[in-house]
Amino acid sequence: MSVFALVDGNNFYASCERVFRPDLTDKPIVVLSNNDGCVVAASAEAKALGFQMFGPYFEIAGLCRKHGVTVFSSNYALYGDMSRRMMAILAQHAPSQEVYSIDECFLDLAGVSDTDALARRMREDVWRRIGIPVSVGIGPSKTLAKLANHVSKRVEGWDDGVFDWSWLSPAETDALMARLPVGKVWGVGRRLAAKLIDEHIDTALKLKRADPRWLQRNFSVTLERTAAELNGASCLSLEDAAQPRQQIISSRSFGEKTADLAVLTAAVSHHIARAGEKLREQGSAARLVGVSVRTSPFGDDPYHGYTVVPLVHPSDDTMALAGAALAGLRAVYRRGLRYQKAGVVLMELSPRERRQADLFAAAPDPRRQRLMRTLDSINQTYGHGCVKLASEALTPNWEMRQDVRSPRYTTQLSELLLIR
DNA sequence: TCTGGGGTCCTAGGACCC
DNA sequence: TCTGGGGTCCTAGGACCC
Repeated sequence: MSVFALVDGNNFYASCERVFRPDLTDKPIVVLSNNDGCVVAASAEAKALGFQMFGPYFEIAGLCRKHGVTVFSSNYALYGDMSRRMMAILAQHAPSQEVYSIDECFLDLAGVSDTDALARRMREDVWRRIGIPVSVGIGPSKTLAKLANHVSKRVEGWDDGVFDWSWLSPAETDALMARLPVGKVWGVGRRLAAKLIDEHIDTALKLKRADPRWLQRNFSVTLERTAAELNGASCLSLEDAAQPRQQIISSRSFGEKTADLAVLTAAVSHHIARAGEKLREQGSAARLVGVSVRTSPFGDDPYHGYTVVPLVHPSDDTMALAGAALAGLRAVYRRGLRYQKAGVVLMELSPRERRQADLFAAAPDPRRQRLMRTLDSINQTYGHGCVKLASEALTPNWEMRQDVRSPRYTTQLSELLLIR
């Protein structure tokens, strides 16, 4: 019998900011996405004011000022570090853990006799050691654990931070599921929810009771599996070893639009270096390198240039990847447009060691492999971007806007919080 | 001034081939 | 009126997630 817990940090980014700004306890906080584009996190007080997640910030900037909302740019150095600490604490409480995103993880609780007590111990431990409030949902499948987590935060009467489906009888379970909109189910997004509602499946309970074959035929095997998971069948297992990605993307909007090929070159070089690092981290090599540049889709000249450059041999060498990426950039670049975003994608990934031997190819140069290893280890030790490609240029004037970023309290010596 | 994130996987449909 | 297939590869766009 499987038992999963889904633990996540409440309003994680906002909570991280608050750890270092106790004066903001009980105050509305909003955290923006990269480039100060959208709202990606809001404290409970800000949510109560009605801020929509993922809405463009400029539309609500006035409202924030009016209500005295404290606004932060994303500070991923801080959130990433707090995340590592939170995950390490949670890992101590269970035999295996799958880190699912920066602020949430699944834990395997099979065989735990008192899951409720364990859940409350975990909350207490994280809160005491790093000051982040977390919520815990428990159920016999990952989908039910996710849904339980939602209940533990948002369903009146059950919203004290821990919820376990095993507390309820089958009849009570169905009664509660009948109150949960189908869109709250993990894997059912906006579009799928709309289509399901058209078919009169508007609650989690109705999805649970839908005919599996009908779901498979009219929607997908994925949705059929989701419904099975709602019925308590565990179809998705805990993946405690990270699965290798099938594609790797690095892309970013510019702080200011640019028409300059040199700026795009610097940005694409930066992205390919980052993507190459991620590629080597998972031990893969790529055969295809995609390059994408685009102007604002909301402006007068919406343009999305995209091309794929094949490599003769799969590679994990940043220099080889960069050659392909910059060739691709020259192919999609159009003079005179003001670009808003550039990025690269690595595709057709294969395990590095299984790379096909080619009689006519030169053997991979061991010195280049050593160079890549050295590059990665320097950047991991001394900070990303410590050593970079010449084409990344020394002044990266394409960097994102971060007008209101907080200090990197936990990862930058000069930005430590000093108590006087 | 003028503003709209980033990443991963899936799939429908087109091109091409026999 | 209906009627001419099926497999593979590729990719743009869709859908989901946080």
